[in-house]
Amino acid sequence: MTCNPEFQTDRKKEMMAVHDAMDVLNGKWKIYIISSICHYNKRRFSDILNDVIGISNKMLSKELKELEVNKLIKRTVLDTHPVTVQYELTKHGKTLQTIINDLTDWGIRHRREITGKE
Amino acid sequence: MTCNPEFQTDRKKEMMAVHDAMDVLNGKWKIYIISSICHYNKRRFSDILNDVIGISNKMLSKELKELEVNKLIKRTVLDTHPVTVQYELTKHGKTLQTIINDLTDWGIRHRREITGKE
DNA sequence: CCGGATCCCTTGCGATACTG
DNA sequence: CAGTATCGCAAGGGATCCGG
Repeated sequence: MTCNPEFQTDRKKEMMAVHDAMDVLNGKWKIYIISSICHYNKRRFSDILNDVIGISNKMLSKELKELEVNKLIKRTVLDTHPVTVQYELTKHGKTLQTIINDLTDWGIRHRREITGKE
Repeated sequence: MTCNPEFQTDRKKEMMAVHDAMDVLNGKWKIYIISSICHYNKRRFSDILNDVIGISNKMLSKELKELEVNKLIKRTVLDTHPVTVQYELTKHGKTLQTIINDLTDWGIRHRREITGKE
């Protein structure tokens, strides 16, 4: 197997990239939050709170903020009384959809692999 | 937006599937371990220990075992002195490659998105 | 309605030392 | 060489309450 320096740095770059991606998705609820917003296109805080079963407002708030920092979602404060806040995927956020779909498909196949043979 | 029961259960199934997939990849080192084995095809314990910078033998042992339980890798004890152990991806484990590649590509684009514009 | 602040428990993970 | 056992810290995350 090759072992030259270039190969090493290439693999390091790959590792970094995967790490970047995983970092964004990291957190117990992030994918579910994205999935909720994505499905409804636009979604309010309290609605997501209902969609994602089991999440607390603290965690929802925290992970939404992280997603916003990573430019995956856009946060809009609506001028209502009382104030409501709307979230939607950015263009960049939408590029995650295929990833999530692939993960879903793989998860289904994986479950079959594990449960179907033992 | 639709709200019928079927749609609800469909989404729950999706959520479960994503959760299954994420569960398998969960752990600080798992992707790097897979990546190492995958690249070399077959790889020994101590070699992976060197490939994955920073990992301890305890964590390597633990995550390898989890990967084996999930049937992503196959563990083979070689009849040498002292004993060495070889790991390789199963057929099922290899189906993760495309996922990891996609994650890599997305990570690169994401980094550009974040650093390139602010 | 949307979140921030606090408290507390659980889990993940690192360091180190030890065994077949 | 390939793990296992023990300890201990630090981060993650739940429950609850508070404020704009």
